[in-house]
Amino acid sequence: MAHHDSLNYWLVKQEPSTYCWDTFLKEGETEWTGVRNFQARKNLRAMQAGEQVLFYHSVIRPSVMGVALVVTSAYPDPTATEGDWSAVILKPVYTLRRPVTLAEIKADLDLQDMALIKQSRLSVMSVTKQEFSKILAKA
DNA sequence: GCCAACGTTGGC
DNA sequence: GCCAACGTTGGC
Repeated sequence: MAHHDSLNYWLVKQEPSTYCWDTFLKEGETEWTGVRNFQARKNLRAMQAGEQVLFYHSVIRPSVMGVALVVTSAYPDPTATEGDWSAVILKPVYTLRRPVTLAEIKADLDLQDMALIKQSRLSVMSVTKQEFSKILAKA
């Protein structure tokens, strides 16, 4: 029976030297593979097609770069040679007018509860609708 | 480049 | 099951 699940919002983190926003834009779609952390996996597995994702660059000028969309919910990660890991397919939707830096996020009282700040090593995290909107508004 | 925080591994 | 050692992530 169809019912109305509320949409979730997400943030995925990537080092730009590994896979940057511009490459993602050029490719138009990517398999989000290589997650090897249980909490991040749990979040990946909760993603539903059509949900929005903030794409964040870590390490080099840490900032939110753009918005992506979940194309395909979790399936077995084809890059995993052992263990039970998952991947999703993401596609870029748009580039922020300007990147929103971690420093700005840290300075915003409304964004203090974000896992981005509290759990700096988590690479796939849930974001509230309010946090998502606030970050977009900053761009 | 350094280092703190965190997650994982392995000895006991 | 505990905890020390180690490896990795990511901010600065």
